[in-house]
Amino acid sequence: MTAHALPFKPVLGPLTDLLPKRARGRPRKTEDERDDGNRRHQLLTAAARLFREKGFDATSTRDIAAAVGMHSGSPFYHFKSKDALLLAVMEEGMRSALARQAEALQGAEAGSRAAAGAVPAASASLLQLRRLIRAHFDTLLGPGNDFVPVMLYEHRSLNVRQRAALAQLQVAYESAWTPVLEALQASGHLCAPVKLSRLLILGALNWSVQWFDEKKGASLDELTDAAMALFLKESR
Amino acid sequence: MTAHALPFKPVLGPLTDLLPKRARGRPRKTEDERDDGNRRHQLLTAAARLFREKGFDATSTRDIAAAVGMHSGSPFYHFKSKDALLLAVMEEGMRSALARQAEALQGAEAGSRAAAGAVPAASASLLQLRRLIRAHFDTLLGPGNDFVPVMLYEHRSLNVRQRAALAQLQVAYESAWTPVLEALQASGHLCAPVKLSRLLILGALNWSVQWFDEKKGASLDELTDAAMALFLKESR
DNA sequence: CCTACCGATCGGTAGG
DNA sequence: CCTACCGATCGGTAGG
Repeated sequence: MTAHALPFKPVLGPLTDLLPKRARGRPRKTEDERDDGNRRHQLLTAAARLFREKGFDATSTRDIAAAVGMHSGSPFYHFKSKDALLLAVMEEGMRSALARQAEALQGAEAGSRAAAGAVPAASASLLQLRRLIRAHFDTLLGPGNDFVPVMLYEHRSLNVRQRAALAQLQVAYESAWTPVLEALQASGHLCAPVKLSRLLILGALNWSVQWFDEKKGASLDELTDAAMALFLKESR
Repeated sequence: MTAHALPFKPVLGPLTDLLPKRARGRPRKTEDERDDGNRRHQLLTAAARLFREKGFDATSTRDIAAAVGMHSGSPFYHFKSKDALLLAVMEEGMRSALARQAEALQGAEAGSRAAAGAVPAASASLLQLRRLIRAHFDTLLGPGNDFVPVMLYEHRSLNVRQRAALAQLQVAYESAWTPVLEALQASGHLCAPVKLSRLLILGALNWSVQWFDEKKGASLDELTDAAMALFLKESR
Protein backbone atom coordinates (compact mmCIF):
# COMPACT_ATOMS: atom_id res chain seq x y z
CA MET A 1 0.00 0.00 0.00
CA THR A 2 1.51 3.31 -1.04
CA ALA A 3 0.48 6.72 0.23
CA HIS A 4 -0.97 7.42 -3.19
CA ALA A 5 -3.69 4.85 -2.70
CA LEU A 6 -5.14 6.78 0.24
CA PRO A 7 -8.56 8.30 -0.38
CA PHE A 8 -7.29 11.81 0.50
CA LYS A 9 -4.46 13.80 -0.95
CA PRO A 10 -1.39 13.96 1.28
CA VAL A 11 -0.61 17.53 2.33
CA LEU A 12 3.15 17.11 2.35
CA GLY A 13 3.83 18.96 -0.89
CA PRO A 14 5.51 21.97 0.74
CA LEU A 15 7.47 19.76 3.14
CA THR A 16 8.93 17.53 0.44
CA ASP A 17 10.06 20.65 -1.37
CA LEU A 18 12.52 21.15 1.49
CA LEU A 19 14.18 17.80 0.84
CA PRO A 20 16.96 17.28 -1.72
CA LYS A 21 15.29 17.14 -5.11
CA ARG A 22 14.57 13.63 -6.41
CA ALA A 23 16.61 11.95 -3.67
CA ARG A 24 14.11 9.08 -3.43
CA GLY A 25 11.63 10.04 -6.10
CA ARG A 26 11.35 8.64 -9.56
CA PRO A 27 14.86 7.72 -10.81
CA ARG A 28 16.23 10.25 -13.26
CA LYS A 29 16.67 8.92 -16.73
CA THR A 30 20.32 8.45 -17.55
CA GLU A 31 21.01 6.26 -20.60
CA ASP A 32 17.46 6.58 -21.77
CA GLU A 33 17.32 3.66 -24.16
CA ARG A 34 18.33 0.92 -21.73
CA ASP A 35 16.20 2.26 -18.90
CA ASP A 36 12.95 0.80 -20.15
CA GLY A 37 14.44 -2.66 -20.40
CA ASN A 38 15.82 -2.42 -16.89
CA ARG A 39 12.51 -1.38 -15.38
CA ARG A 40 10.71 -4.10 -17.26
CA HIS A 41 13.12 -6.70 -15.95
CA GLN A 42 12.79 -5.35 -12.41
CA LEU A 43 9.04 -5.85 -12.73
CA LEU A 44 9.56 -9.40 -13.94
CA THR A 45 11.85 -10.29 -11.05
CA ALA A 46 9.60 -8.73 -8.43
CA ALA A 47 6.53 -10.38 -9.92
CA ALA A 48 8.22 -13.77 -9.90
CA ARG A 49 9.15 -13.45 -6.25
CA LEU A 50 5.67 -12.26 -5.19
CA PHE A 51 3.81 -14.80 -7.33
CA ARG A 52 5.90 -17.54 -5.74
CA GLU A 53 5.45 -16.25 -2.19
CA LYS A 54 1.77 -15.37 -2.23
CA GLY A 55 0.36 -16.88 -5.40
CA PHE A 56 -0.82 -15.14 -8.55
CA ASP A 57 -4.35 -14.28 -7.42
CA ALA A 58 -3.25 -13.07 -4.02
CA THR A 59 -0.67 -10.71 -5.53
CA SER A 60 -2.02 -7.40 -6.77
CA THR A 61 -0.45 -5.39 -9.54
CA ARG A 62 -0.15 -2.68 -6.89
CA ASP A 63 2.07 -5.02 -4.81
CA ILE A 64 4.34 -5.51 -7.79
CA ALA A 65 4.46 -1.81 -8.60
CA ALA A 66 5.34 -0.96 -5.00
CA ALA A 67 8.10 -3.58 -4.93
CA VAL A 68 9.98 -1.70 -7.66
CA GLY A 69 8.99 1.79 -6.52
CA MET A 70 6.36 2.43 -9.17
CA HIS A 71 2.84 3.77 -8.79
CA SER A 72 -0.20 1.60 -9.20
CA GLY A 73 -0.91 2.14 -12.89
CA SER A 74 2.64 2.00 -14.15
CA PRO A 75 3.15 -1.74 -14.62
CA PHE A 76 0.57 -1.51 -17.41
CA TYR A 77 2.95 0.71 -19.34
CA HIS A 78 5.29 -2.31 -19.56
CA PHE A 79 2.79 -5.17 -19.70
CA LYS A 80 -0.60 -5.25 -21.36
CA SER A 81 -2.24 -7.08 -18.47
CA LYS A 82 -1.51 -8.97 -15.27
CA ASP A 83 -1.89 -12.21 -17.26
CA ALA A 84 0.73 -11.08 -19.74
CA LEU A 85 3.13 -10.39 -16.87
CA LEU A 86 2.56 -13.89 -15.52
CA LEU A 87 3.21 -15.42 -18.92
CA ALA A 88 6.39 -13.38 -19.28
CA VAL A 89 7.60 -14.67 -15.90
CA MET A 90 7.00 -18.25 -17.01
CA GLU A 91 8.65 -17.79 -20.40
CA GLU A 92 11.69 -16.27 -18.75
CA GLY A 93 11.78 -19.25 -16.39
CA MET A 94 11.63 -21.76 -19.22
CA ARG A 95 14.31 -19.94 -21.18
CA SER A 96 16.79 -20.09 -18.33
CA ALA A 97 15.78 -23.66 -17.48
CA LEU A 98 16.44 -24.77 -21.06
CA ALA A 99 19.78 -22.97 -21.08
CA ARG A 100 20.82 -24.62 -17.81
CA GLN A 101 19.68 -28.00 -19.10
CA ALA A 102 21.66 -27.66 -22.34
CA GLU A 103 24.74 -26.67 -20.38
CA ALA A 104 24.33 -29.71 -18.13
CA LEU A 105 24.11 -32.10 -21.08
CA GLN A 106 27.14 -30.55 -22.77
CA GLY A 107 29.03 -30.98 -19.52
CA ALA A 108 28.03 -34.62 -19.36
CA GLU A 109 29.29 -35.20 -22.90
CA ALA A 110 32.59 -33.57 -22.09
CA GLY A 111 32.84 -35.62 -18.90
CA SER A 112 32.40 -38.84 -20.85
CA ARG A 113 34.98 -37.89 -23.47
CA ALA A 114 37.52 -36.96 -20.84
CA ALA A 115 37.40 -40.56 -19.62
CA ALA A 116 38.40 -41.48 -23.17
CA GLY A 117 36.48 -44.56 -24.21
CA ALA A 118 37.04 -46.31 -20.91
CA VAL A 119 33.48 -45.25 -20.02
CA PRO A 120 30.75 -47.69 -21.13
CA ALA A 121 27.56 -46.27 -22.64
CA ALA A 122 25.46 -47.08 -19.56
CA SER A 123 27.79 -45.08 -17.35
CA ALA A 124 27.51 -42.10 -19.71
CA SER A 125 23.70 -42.24 -19.39
CA LEU A 126 23.99 -42.35 -15.62
CA LEU A 127 26.12 -39.21 -15.70
CA GLN A 128 23.63 -37.51 -18.03
CA LEU A 129 20.71 -38.30 -15.75
CA ARG A 130 22.62 -37.08 -12.72
CA ARG A 131 23.35 -33.79 -14.45
CA LEU A 132 19.76 -33.42 -15.64
CA ILE A 133 18.51 -33.92 -12.09
CA ARG A 134 21.07 -31.57 -10.60
CA ALA A 135 20.25 -28.86 -13.14
CA HIS A 136 16.55 -29.31 -12.43
CA PHE A 137 17.08 -28.85 -8.68
CA ASP A 138 19.08 -25.72 -9.46
CA THR A 139 16.27 -24.37 -11.60
CA LEU A 140 13.73 -25.01 -8.84
CA LEU A 141 15.68 -24.29 -5.68
CA GLY A 142 18.63 -22.10 -6.62
CA PRO A 143 18.83 -18.62 -5.06
CA GLY A 144 16.53 -16.18 -6.85
CA ASN A 145 15.13 -18.87 -9.13
CA ASP A 146 11.45 -18.10 -8.63
CA PHE A 147 10.40 -18.20 -12.26
CA VAL A 148 9.97 -21.94 -12.84
CA PRO A 149 8.25 -22.61 -9.49
CA VAL A 150 5.72 -19.95 -10.50
CA MET A 151 5.23 -21.78 -13.78
CA LEU A 152 4.70 -25.09 -12.02
CA TYR A 153 2.20 -23.84 -9.48
CA GLU A 154 0.31 -21.07 -11.29
CA HIS A 155 -0.31 -22.80 -14.60
CA ARG A 156 -4.06 -22.67 -13.99
CA SER A 157 -4.13 -18.88 -14.20
CA LEU A 158 -3.20 -18.84 -17.88
CA ASN A 159 -5.74 -18.90 -20.69
CA VAL A 160 -5.66 -21.41 -23.51
CA ARG A 161 -3.65 -19.25 -25.87
CA GLN A 162 -1.01 -18.55 -23.24
CA ARG A 163 -0.69 -22.22 -22.34
CA ALA A 164 -0.07 -23.04 -25.97
CA ALA A 165 2.76 -20.50 -26.06
CA LEU A 166 4.42 -22.27 -23.13
CA ALA A 167 3.73 -25.81 -24.27
CA GLN A 168 6.47 -25.81 -26.89
CA LEU A 169 9.12 -24.88 -24.35
CA GLN A 170 7.84 -27.45 -21.87
CA VAL A 171 7.84 -30.23 -24.46
CA ALA A 172 11.39 -29.35 -25.39
CA TYR A 173 12.44 -29.46 -21.74
CA GLU A 174 10.81 -32.82 -21.06
CA SER A 175 11.99 -34.35 -24.32
CA ALA A 176 15.59 -34.15 -23.20
CA TRP A 177 14.90 -36.73 -20.51
CA THR A 178 13.46 -39.44 -22.77
CA PRO A 179 16.57 -40.72 -24.60
CA VAL A 180 18.51 -40.78 -21.34
CA LEU A 181 15.81 -42.81 -19.61
CA GLU A 182 15.52 -45.14 -22.63
CA ALA A 183 19.24 -45.85 -22.50
CA LEU A 184 19.03 -46.56 -18.78
CA GLN A 185 16.14 -48.94 -19.31
CA ALA A 186 18.12 -50.76 -22.00
CA SER A 187 21.03 -51.19 -19.61
CA GLY A 188 18.79 -52.43 -16.80
CA HIS A 189 19.25 -49.42 -14.53
CA LEU A 190 15.61 -48.43 -14.90
CA CYS A 191 12.77 -50.93 -14.68
CA ALA A 192 9.55 -48.89 -14.94
CA PRO A 193 8.11 -47.76 -18.30
CA VAL A 194 9.97 -44.73 -19.65
CA LYS A 195 7.00 -42.39 -19.99
CA LEU A 196 5.62 -43.03 -16.53
CA SER A 197 9.15 -42.93 -15.12
CA ARG A 198 9.68 -39.48 -16.53
CA LEU A 199 6.39 -38.23 -15.09
CA LEU A 200 7.05 -39.73 -11.66
CA ILE A 201 10.68 -38.57 -11.53
CA LEU A 202 9.88 -35.02 -12.56
CA GLY A 203 7.05 -35.03 -10.02
CA ALA A 204 9.37 -36.12 -7.24
CA LEU A 205 11.74 -33.28 -8.13
CA ASN A 206 9.04 -30.65 -8.68
CA TRP A 207 7.49 -31.36 -5.31
CA SER A 208 10.74 -30.40 -3.58
CA VAL A 209 9.62 -26.79 -4.02
CA GLN A 210 7.08 -27.54 -1.27
CA TRP A 211 9.45 -28.84 1.37
CA PHE A 212 13.04 -27.87 0.58
CA ASP A 213 14.55 -25.47 3.08
CA GLU A 214 17.96 -24.16 2.11
CA LYS A 215 18.82 -23.12 5.66
CA LYS A 216 18.56 -26.61 7.10
CA GLY A 217 18.64 -30.13 5.77
CA ALA A 218 20.24 -31.45 2.66
CA SER A 219 22.23 -29.66 -0.04
CA LEU A 220 21.27 -29.85 -3.69
CA ASP A 221 24.07 -32.37 -4.23
CA GLU A 222 22.75 -34.59 -1.46
CA LEU A 223 19.27 -34.32 -2.93
CA THR A 224 20.66 -35.40 -6.30
CA ASP A 225 22.43 -38.39 -4.74
CA ALA A 226 19.23 -39.45 -2.99
CA ALA A 227 17.20 -39.18 -6.18
CA MET A 228 19.72 -41.25 -8.15
CA ALA A 229 19.77 -43.90 -5.42
CA LEU A 230 15.99 -44.00 -5.31
CA PHE A 231 15.27 -44.27 -9.02
CA LEU A 232 18.10 -46.41 -10.38
CA LYS A 233 19.10 -50.03 -10.04
CA GLU A 234 22.64 -51.40 -10.02
CA SER A 235 23.54 -52.52 -13.53
CA ARG A 236 23.21 -56.23 -14.23
CA MET B 1 -23.26 -14.98 -11.48
CA THR B 2 -26.79 -14.91 -10.12
CA ALA B 3 -29.46 -12.40 -11.07
CA HIS B 4 -29.23 -10.98 -7.55
CA ALA B 5 -25.77 -9.60 -8.21
CA LEU B 6 -27.01 -7.31 -10.97
CA PRO B 7 -27.01 -3.61 -10.15
CA PHE B 8 -30.69 -3.29 -11.01
CA LYS B 9 -33.67 -5.20 -9.73
CA PRO B 10 -34.95 -7.79 -12.18
CA VAL B 11 -38.50 -7.06 -13.30
CA LEU B 12 -39.56 -10.68 -13.49
CA GLY B 13 -41.54 -10.75 -10.26
CA PRO B 14 -44.98 -10.92 -11.87
CA LEU B 15 -43.79 -13.50 -14.39
CA THR B 16 -42.38 -15.89 -11.81
CA ASP B 17 -45.68 -15.64 -9.98
CA LEU B 18 -47.20 -17.48 -12.91
CA LEU B 19 -44.91 -20.48 -12.39
CA PRO B 20 -45.70 -23.32 -9.98
CA LYS B 21 -44.90 -22.07 -6.49
CA ARG B 22 -41.50 -23.21 -5.12
CA ALA B 23 -40.94 -25.69 -7.94
CA ARG B 24 -37.25 -24.73 -8.11
CA GLY B 25 -37.08 -22.28 -5.24
CA ARG B 26 -35.62 -22.86 -1.81
CA PRO B 27 -36.08 -26.51 -0.85
CA ARG B 28 -38.86 -27.03 1.66
CA LYS B 29 -37.68 -28.24 5.01
CA THR B 30 -38.58 -31.85 5.62
CA GLU B 31 -36.74 -33.53 8.50
CA ASP B 32 -35.57 -30.23 9.85
CA GLU B 33 -32.78 -31.45 12.10
CA ARG B 34 -30.80 -33.37 9.48
CA ASP B 35 -31.30 -30.71 6.85
CA ASP B 36 -28.60 -28.40 8.12
CA GLY B 37 -26.00 -31.14 8.06
CA ASN B 38 -26.92 -32.06 4.51
CA ARG B 39 -26.68 -28.50 3.26
CA ARG B 40 -23.37 -28.03 5.03
CA HIS B 41 -21.99 -31.15 3.40
CA GLN B 42 -23.25 -30.05 0.01
CA LEU B 43 -21.34 -26.81 0.48
CA LEU B 44 -18.20 -28.75 1.41
CA THR B 45 -18.41 -30.96 -1.67
CA ALA B 46 -19.11 -28.09 -4.05
CA ALA B 47 -16.33 -26.00 -2.52
CA ALA B 48 -13.85 -28.87 -2.87
CA ARG B 49 -14.70 -29.30 -6.54
CA LEU B 50 -14.51 -25.58 -7.32
CA PHE B 51 -11.34 -25.00 -5.28
CA ARG B 52 -9.70 -27.84 -7.17
CA GLU B 53 -10.87 -26.67 -10.59
CA LYS B 54 -10.28 -22.94 -10.30
CA GLY B 55 -8.20 -22.46 -7.17
CA PHE B 56 -9.18 -20.95 -3.85
CA ASP B 57 -8.66 -17.29 -4.72
CA ALA B 58 -10.37 -17.58 -8.09
CA THR B 59 -13.46 -19.18 -6.54
CA SER B 60 -15.92 -16.76 -4.98
CA THR B 61 -18.25 -17.66 -2.15
CA ARG B 62 -21.00 -16.68 -4.62
CA ASP B 63 -19.80 -19.45 -6.98
CA ILE B 64 -20.08 -21.97 -4.17
CA ALA B 65 -23.48 -20.75 -3.09
CA ALA B 66 -24.78 -20.93 -6.66
CA ALA B 67 -23.44 -24.47 -7.06
CA VAL B 68 -25.75 -25.69 -4.30
CA GLY B 69 -28.66 -23.37 -5.14
CA MET B 70 -28.11 -20.91 -2.30
CA HIS B 71 -27.99 -17.13 -2.40
CA SER B 72 -24.81 -15.18 -1.98
CA GLY B 73 -24.84 -14.61 1.76
CA SER B 74 -26.02 -18.04 2.83
CA PRO B 75 -22.75 -19.97 2.97
CA PHE B 76 -21.84 -17.72 5.91
CA TYR B 77 -24.70 -19.22 7.88
CA HIS B 78 -22.84 -22.55 7.74
CA PHE B 79 -19.21 -21.36 7.80
CA LYS B 80 -17.77 -18.38 9.62
CA SER B 81 -15.56 -17.35 6.70
CA LYS B 82 -14.26 -18.47 3.34
CA ASP B 83 -11.04 -19.54 5.10
CA ALA B 84 -12.98 -21.71 7.52
CA LEU B 85 -14.67 -23.43 4.59
CA LEU B 86 -11.29 -24.13 3.01
CA LEU B 87 -9.96 -25.59 6.25
CA ALA B 88 -13.05 -27.77 6.59
CA VAL B 89 -12.48 -29.11 3.07
CA MET B 90 -8.91 -30.01 3.95
CA GLU B 91 -9.80 -31.62 7.27
CA GLU B 92 -12.46 -33.72 5.58
CA GLY B 93 -9.84 -34.74 3.01
CA MET B 94 -7.34 -35.78 5.64
CA ARG B 95 -9.96 -37.72 7.58
CA SER B 96 -10.91 -39.84 4.59
CA ALA B 97 -7.26 -40.19 3.54
CA LEU B 98 -6.32 -41.51 6.98
CA ALA B 99 -9.27 -43.91 6.95
CA ARG B 100 -8.30 -45.23 3.53
CA GLN B 101 -4.69 -45.57 4.62
CA ALA B 102 -5.61 -47.51 7.75
CA GLU B 103 -7.81 -49.83 5.72
CA ALA B 104 -4.96 -50.43 3.27
CA LEU B 105 -2.52 -51.37 6.03
CA GLN B 106 -5.03 -53.69 7.67
CA GLY B 107 -5.54 -55.36 4.30
CA ALA B 108 -1.79 -55.82 3.92
CA GLU B 109 -1.58 -57.45 7.33
CA ALA B 110 -4.40 -59.82 6.48
CA GLY B 111 -2.76 -60.58 3.12
CA SER B 112 0.48 -61.55 4.82
CA ARG B 113 -1.25 -63.76 7.40
CA ALA B 114 -3.22 -65.56 4.69
CA ALA B 115 0.09 -66.69 3.18
CA ALA B 116 0.76 -68.25 6.60
CA GLY B 117 4.38 -67.77 7.50
CA ALA B 118 5.62 -68.68 4.05
CA VAL B 119 5.93 -64.93 3.47
CA PRO B 120 9.28 -63.42 4.50
CA ALA B 121 9.27 -60.06 6.28
CA ALA B 122 10.66 -58.21 3.25
CA SER B 123 7.81 -59.42 1.10
CA ALA B 124 5.31 -58.22 3.69
CA SER B 125 6.88 -54.75 3.57
CA LEU B 126 6.67 -54.76 -0.21
CA LEU B 127 2.96 -55.51 0.01
CA GLN B 128 2.48 -52.77 2.59
CA LEU B 129 4.22 -50.19 0.41
CA ARG B 130 2.20 -51.25 -2.61
CA ARG B 131 -1.02 -50.80 -0.67
CA LEU B 132 0.09 -47.44 0.74
CA ILE B 133 0.85 -46.20 -2.77
CA ARG B 134 -2.37 -47.54 -4.21
CA ALA B 135 -4.41 -45.97 -1.41
CA HIS B 136 -2.63 -42.66 -1.97
CA PHE B 137 -3.45 -42.68 -5.68
CA ASP B 138 -7.05 -43.40 -4.78
CA THR B 139 -7.10 -40.45 -2.39
CA LEU B 140 -5.67 -38.14 -5.05
CA LEU B 141 -7.26 -39.41 -8.24
CA GLY B 142 -10.36 -41.38 -7.31
CA PRO B 143 -13.73 -40.12 -8.60
CA GLY B 144 -15.00 -37.21 -6.51
CA ASN B 145 -11.86 -37.12 -4.38
CA ASP B 146 -11.18 -33.40 -4.63
CA PHE B 147 -10.49 -32.75 -0.97
CA VAL B 148 -6.84 -33.82 -0.63
CA PRO B 149 -5.75 -32.24 -3.94
CA VAL B 150 -7.16 -28.99 -2.61
CA MET B 151 -5.12 -29.47 0.55
CA LEU B 152 -1.95 -30.11 -1.42
CA TYR B 153 -2.26 -27.13 -3.73
CA GLU B 154 -4.00 -24.48 -1.62
CA HIS B 155 -2.01 -24.81 1.57
CA ARG B 156 -0.70 -21.27 1.17
CA SER B 157 -4.17 -19.77 1.66
CA LEU B 158 -4.38 -20.90 5.29
CA ASN B 159 -3.22 -18.82 8.22
CA VAL B 160 -0.79 -20.07 10.85
CA ARG B 161 -3.44 -21.27 13.26
CA GLN B 162 -5.23 -23.23 10.54
CA ARG B 163 -2.02 -24.84 9.35
CA ALA B 164 -1.32 -26.01 12.87
CA ALA B 165 -4.73 -27.66 13.01
CA LEU B 166 -3.90 -29.63 9.87
CA ALA B 167 -0.30 -30.43 10.76
CA GLN B 168 -1.23 -33.17 13.23
CA LEU B 169 -3.24 -35.06 10.64
CA GLN B 170 -0.49 -34.66 8.05
CA VAL B 171 2.20 -35.92 10.39
CA ALA B 172 0.07 -38.95 11.20
CA TYR B 173 -0.40 -39.68 7.51
CA GLU B 174 3.28 -39.39 6.66
CA SER B 175 4.40 -41.32 9.72
CA ALA B 176 2.76 -44.47 8.44
CA TRP B 177 5.26 -44.61 5.59
CA THR B 178 8.43 -44.49 7.70
CA PRO B 179 8.51 -48.00 9.25
CA VAL B 180 7.64 -49.55 5.90
CA LEU B 181 10.48 -47.71 4.16
CA GLU B 182 12.87 -48.58 6.99
CA ALA B 183 12.08 -52.26 6.62
CA LEU B 184 12.63 -52.05 2.87
CA GLN B 185 15.96 -50.33 3.36
CA ALA B 186 17.02 -53.07 5.79
CA SER B 187 16.16 -55.72 3.22
CA GLY B 188 18.02 -53.94 0.44
CA HIS B 189 14.97 -53.01 -1.60
CA LEU B 190 15.48 -49.32 -0.96
CA CYS B 191 18.87 -47.63 -1.23
CA ALA B 192 18.24 -43.90 -0.63
CA PRO B 193 17.93 -42.39 2.88
CA VAL B 194 14.50 -43.06 4.36
CA LYS B 195 13.51 -39.46 5.04
CA LEU B 196 14.46 -38.17 1.60
CA SER B 197 12.94 -41.26 0.03
CA ARG B 198 9.62 -40.54 1.68
CA LEU B 199 9.67 -36.92 0.51
CA LEU B 200 10.62 -37.85 -3.05
CA ILE B 201 8.14 -40.72 -3.28
CA LEU B 202 5.22 -38.70 -1.93
CA GLY B 203 6.20 -35.91 -4.31
CA ALA B 204 6.15 -38.25 -7.29
CA LEU B 205 2.68 -39.42 -6.29
CA ASN B 206 1.32 -35.97 -5.41
CA TRP B 207 2.41 -34.54 -8.73
CA SER B 208 0.18 -37.04 -10.54
CA VAL B 209 -2.69 -34.67 -9.78
CA GLN B 210 -1.18 -32.39 -12.43
CA TRP B 211 -1.03 -34.88 -15.31
CA PHE B 212 -3.26 -37.86 -14.62
CA ASP B 213 -6.19 -38.15 -17.01
CA GLU B 214 -8.65 -40.87 -16.11
CA LYS B 215 -10.14 -40.98 -19.59
CA LYS B 216 -6.89 -41.97 -21.28
CA GLY B 217 -3.62 -43.50 -20.27
CA ALA B 218 -2.87 -45.70 -17.33
CA SER B 219 -5.14 -47.06 -14.62
CA LEU B 220 -4.40 -46.53 -10.94
CA ASP B 221 -3.13 -50.13 -10.75
CA GLU B 222 -0.72 -49.54 -13.62
CA LEU B 223 0.46 -46.35 -11.93
CA THR B 224 1.08 -48.30 -8.75
CA ASP B 225 3.06 -50.95 -10.62
CA ALA B 226 5.20 -48.29 -12.28
CA ALA B 227 5.90 -46.57 -8.98
CA MET B 228 6.93 -49.83 -7.32
CA ALA B 229 9.20 -50.67 -10.24
CA LEU B 230 10.75 -47.21 -10.18
CA PHE B 231 11.47 -46.95 -6.45
CA LEU B 232 12.41 -50.47 -5.42
CA LYS B 233 15.35 -52.76 -6.11
CA GLU B 234 15.24 -56.54 -6.42
CA SER B 235 16.10 -58.02 -3.07
CA ARG B 236 19.67 -59.21 -2.66
C1' DC C 1 -31.36 -19.37 4.89
C1' DC C 2 -32.82 -14.84 2.14
C1' DT C 3 -32.70 -9.67 1.41
C1' DA C 4 -30.30 -5.81 0.85
C1' DC C 5 -26.39 -3.76 1.54
C1' DC C 6 -21.42 -2.01 2.79
C1' DG C 7 -16.51 -1.01 2.61
C1' DA C 8 -12.52 -2.52 0.49
C1' DT C 9 -9.86 -3.87 -3.19
C1' DC C 10 -8.78 -4.95 -7.73
C1' DG C 11 -7.39 -4.74 -12.85
C1' DG C 12 -7.22 -1.50 -15.97
C1' DT C 13 -7.42 3.19 -18.54
C1' DA C 14 -7.40 8.28 -20.35
C1' DG C 15 -4.75 11.93 -20.52
C1' DG C 16 -0.76 14.01 -19.79
C1' DC D 1 5.82 6.57 -16.07
C1' DC D 2 2.37 9.43 -12.89
C1' DT D 3 -2.40 11.26 -11.77
C1' DA D 4 -6.85 10.47 -11.03
C1' DC D 5 -10.27 7.72 -11.73
C1' DC D 6 -13.88 3.89 -13.11
C1' DG D 7 -16.67 -0.27 -13.07
C1' DA D 8 -16.72 -4.69 -11.26
C1' DT D 9 -16.31 -7.92 -7.86
C1' DC D 10 -15.51 -9.68 -3.47
C1' DG D 11 -16.02 -11.29 1.57
C1' DG D 12 -18.90 -10.42 4.91
C1' DT D 13 -23.01 -8.64 7.82
C1' DA D 14 -27.62 -6.86 10.01
C1' DG D 15 -32.01 -7.92 10.30
C1' DG D 16 -35.51 -10.72 9.48
